[in-house]
Amino acid sequence: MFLGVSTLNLDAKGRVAIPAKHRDALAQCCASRVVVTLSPFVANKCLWVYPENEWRLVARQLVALPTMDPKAQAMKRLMLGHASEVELDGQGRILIANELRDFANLGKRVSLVGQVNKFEIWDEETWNGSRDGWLDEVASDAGGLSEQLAGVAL
Amino acid sequence: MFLGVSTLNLDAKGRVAIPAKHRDALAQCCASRVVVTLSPFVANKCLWVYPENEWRLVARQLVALPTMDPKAQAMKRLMLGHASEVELDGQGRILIANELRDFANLGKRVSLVGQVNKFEIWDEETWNGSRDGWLDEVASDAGGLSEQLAGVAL
DNA sequence: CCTCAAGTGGGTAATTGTGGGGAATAAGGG
DNA sequence: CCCTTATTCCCCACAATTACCCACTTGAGG
Repeated sequence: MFLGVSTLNLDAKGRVAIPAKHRDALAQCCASRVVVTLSPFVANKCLWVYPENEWRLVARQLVALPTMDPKAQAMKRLMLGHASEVELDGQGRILIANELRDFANLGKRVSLVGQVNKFEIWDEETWNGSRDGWLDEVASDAGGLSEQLAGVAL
Repeated sequence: MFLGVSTLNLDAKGRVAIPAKHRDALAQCCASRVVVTLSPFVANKCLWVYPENEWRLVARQLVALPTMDPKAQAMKRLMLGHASEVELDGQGRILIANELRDFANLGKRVSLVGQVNKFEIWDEETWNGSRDGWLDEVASDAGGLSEQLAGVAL
């Protein structure tokens, strides 16, 4: 279960070091092989990093989507089309492809955020700047609550 | 599983080099023989590249479509009529026929995009320019969500 | 204060993408 | 039917990129 945020450096070659506390888990569940792709939501330009085993579940769902549905097609092109399979190097780092780096506007400082079954990678500023927006979002009445959300017990 | 974008050069002779990471898979599944044809959607002028074994499945479905359905007929003429069987050369490149190159408006720089069971070939600019449109498409309410899409868990 | 581990940066070597030259094949005209 | 011209295919070589490896620095814990 991947949790918590770490602020890391993206080096000149486009690599980020996965925090040591996650490396064992990754070695075990997916032989240190992960898939980096972009998050298909405009509002949050960040990258998603899946351990390979989790990625398979995601990919299976995407493949099953109908070819004739434009929205499904868009989703496939975004997520499958931009996916990059990478392996942690000897120092526990992963390489972020140029196209992905540009998309998520990653500068030198990035935030790696655990999301249980995957990680998110944000530009540090974007991540910090978004927090207030989410607080407002949760507080606002606009859009109402989905049934699932209304029933959540925290 | 073919994934990810690679930006490549279309040389003066109309050839594109398939990235080395995919060559093994192609050698194994289809003896490096692929079928290039056009994608039947106006909105996205790109080419589709199928490994030969996958192409057989596609062709079978197309052939089975009812002759009296005009839309089906159009689809067959587009996809079967423009299909071109090619083999990777010694350097792992495939030759794109002139008609296909023109149709997809391929300039010197092209994007080769993995879509699991096939590749798409786009003019680089077209590919990059379309991304924002897809993000909007995914975010928009228009058309609602298909049943499959609504149930996706990422 | 010392030691160890984690994060960071950079150098080197192998691989891969790219372009072009030459041979073989096919097509067209005399 | 043969010769000329154009096109296709195959192979070689260069150059840029990528991946691997080693070394340093920083910070935490004993």
